[in-house]
Amino acid sequence: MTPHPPTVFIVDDDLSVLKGLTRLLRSAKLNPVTFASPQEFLDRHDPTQPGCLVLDVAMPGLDGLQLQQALITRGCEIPIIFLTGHGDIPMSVRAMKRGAIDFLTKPVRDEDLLKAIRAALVADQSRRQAQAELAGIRHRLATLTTREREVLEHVLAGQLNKQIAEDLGIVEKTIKVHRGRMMEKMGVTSVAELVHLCELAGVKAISIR
Amino acid sequence: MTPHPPTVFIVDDDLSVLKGLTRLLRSAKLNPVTFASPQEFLDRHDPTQPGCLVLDVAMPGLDGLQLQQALITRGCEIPIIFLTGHGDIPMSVRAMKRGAIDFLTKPVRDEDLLKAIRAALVADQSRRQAQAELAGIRHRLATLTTREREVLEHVLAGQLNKQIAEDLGIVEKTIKVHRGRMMEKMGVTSVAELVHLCELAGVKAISIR
DNA sequence: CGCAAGGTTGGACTAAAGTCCAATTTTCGG
DNA sequence: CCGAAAATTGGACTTTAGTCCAACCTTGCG
Repeated sequence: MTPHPPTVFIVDDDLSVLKGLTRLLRSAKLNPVTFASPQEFLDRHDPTQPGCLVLDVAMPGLDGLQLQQALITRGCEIPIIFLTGHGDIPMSVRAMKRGAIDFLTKPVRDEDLLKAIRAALVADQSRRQAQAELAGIRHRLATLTTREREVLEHVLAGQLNKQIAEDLGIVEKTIKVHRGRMMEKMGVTSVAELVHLCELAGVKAISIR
Repeated sequence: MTPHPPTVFIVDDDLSVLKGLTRLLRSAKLNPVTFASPQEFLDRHDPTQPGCLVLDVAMPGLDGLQLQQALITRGCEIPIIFLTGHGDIPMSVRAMKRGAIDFLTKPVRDEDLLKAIRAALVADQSRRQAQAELAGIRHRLATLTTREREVLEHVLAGQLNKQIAEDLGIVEKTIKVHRGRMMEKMGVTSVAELVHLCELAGVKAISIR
């Protein structure tokens, strides 16, 4: 049923904390995987694996915030819950500004942590869904030839075939051919659908002078 | 030039703080307006006035977080910078989750506060711009008759006039009339533009069975 | 060199959309 | 009940878009 049961990645340099959290999560039917250092997580994490990350802030080597930054840099948007014993407000604010989903302080009530984790898993789920759709659209976009892509951008701008032809310096007939092939490749049958997909993918129309 | 110079609203129950901040902001060519209590701000604030809000957390009566919540409830999205002497992490996290743009602790370095304020004013500016565009679109949408609105939603779904006609149980000719008037009222000349506007305004297509 | 892919164009239509002018029919509030 | 707004339909076209089949360049690569 679930080829990839959502995982709760836990990074903490305190082994007793890892053990305690593992026990707690297991008893809550969650699937914890532990790492003793941020570097280890960074090296071994597979971004395709659904889940969330529970992260201590204060750790030797890379600290939690640096790990967050490293993940952002490499385009990994796994939801992060910070968990710290010696944090301060500026630290929590920085983490939240960079997109952390929560920032909890130790000692944490089990229910609070579990609630945050469940919320993070839900967020990850919908993020992944959107991601997958986006990947599909991008893939289709990548199959377009240069000309087809140009025509697409003019269509998004709402131009008539006639106008596009003039802009590109070719006859209208050719536009129709490119346009037809483009629609076919994008898997849509109407301009409305096409625009919808392109808005999702962030494809912008050419600006009409 | 600027009929509404952006204002920095400051709410704090400590008059000496208000005075100090006012002096600081004035010297930075900003335009501060002070309030001694959250209630006073809530009663007197005009949401059309551009600016941002600097807010102490701990105050008698409504506290800062409650004021934030009250503003959210009444749909006012002015950027809020919290400024507090006795805050804690959960408080800052709650504030950030609800959309605060920053959460600073006293004593605050002047530059830090000014930097946060400038960022908030910029955010307010672009928020207002988007807001204004949205209001225009909503206004045009409101001028549509029931039928025109129905036709719009079918057009967004990419349906042909023929199909729309069948769905609505009327002849295609009539669809053309409604469609033409709808496009006219929305101020667009192509389906691409129409879809673009509607995505901005959150107008969804009818779901095709 | 020769082939494949991309780009271009023609011809000949079919279908879909939009337009102008007119004319009923409903609907709804005052 | 009456009038205005909304909804509906016809007729007669003009424009646009899309389709099928075919053909002709150009370019890059094995």
